[in-house]
Amino acid sequence: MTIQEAARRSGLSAHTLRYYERIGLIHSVDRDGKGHRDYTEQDLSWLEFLTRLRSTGMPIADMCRYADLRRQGRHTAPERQRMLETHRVRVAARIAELAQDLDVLDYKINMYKEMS
Amino acid sequence: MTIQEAARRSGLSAHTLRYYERIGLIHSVDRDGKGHRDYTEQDLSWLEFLTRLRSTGMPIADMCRYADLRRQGRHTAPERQRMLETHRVRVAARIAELAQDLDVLDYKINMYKEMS
DNA sequence: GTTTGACTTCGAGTGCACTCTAAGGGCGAC
DNA sequence: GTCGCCCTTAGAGTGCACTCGAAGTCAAAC
Repeated sequence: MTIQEAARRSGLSAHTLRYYERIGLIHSVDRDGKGHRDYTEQDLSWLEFLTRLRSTGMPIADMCRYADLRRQGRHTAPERQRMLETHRVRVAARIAELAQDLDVLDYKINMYKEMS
Repeated sequence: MTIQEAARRSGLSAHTLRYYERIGLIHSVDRDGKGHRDYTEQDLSWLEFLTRLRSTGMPIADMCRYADLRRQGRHTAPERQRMLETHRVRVAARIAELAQDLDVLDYKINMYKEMS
């Protein structure tokens, strides 16, 4: 599929897709006869996963590391697993923090409600 | 209390405290005889709340708006309440998104576990 | 009395993650 | 054939939220 289609489906801009490829987050997207990028469904799934990692606040550098390990093949699976597990802890902590913040927000909102 | 003490207790750096004051997030901290900042407990509570707003991803510009309304007095309470309610919706949505991301992460980690 | 160290202001610099521009190529529609 | 549009690359620019540096003041420590 074209870069526009991939952009539409991934929710990223075409600029960002090229940027991700340039920094090695996506490895060598196929080109068609005109030299234009031609994304596969696999590329899309990978992008979707990358988007989740980003959404959870993983730095681009770490994502590059993960992508790189993935390209190196099966024997890097344990390290990839460790990366995800470490990240999982961070995400869970972040959710807990936000839940606390939400409580404070509710408390404040309630104060405003009682004022009026 | 001194800026160092306020930094220690708020978890922000002295640089950041000066920056927050400069952009109007904290209004006119008292100065002692030497012209040095002298933070009060109220300043600290306000900073703590600001920190929560930041932690939940409120942009600095919105925080400035909120701080500005607060300075204008009691009659801005309804608008401040609306701001917090709008923000509350965003934070709740963010938590839901992260929870989903966490599920995907767990799914992936499980795949690695089954592989080995 | 001079060195140390914390403070002041103002403005410049940093890091991250994009985001856009410039310059050029290819192709279908009119 | 030329207009419009989408694509390519490489590199520069942007926005946010800090973060730091320079230059100067002041008071206590040695």
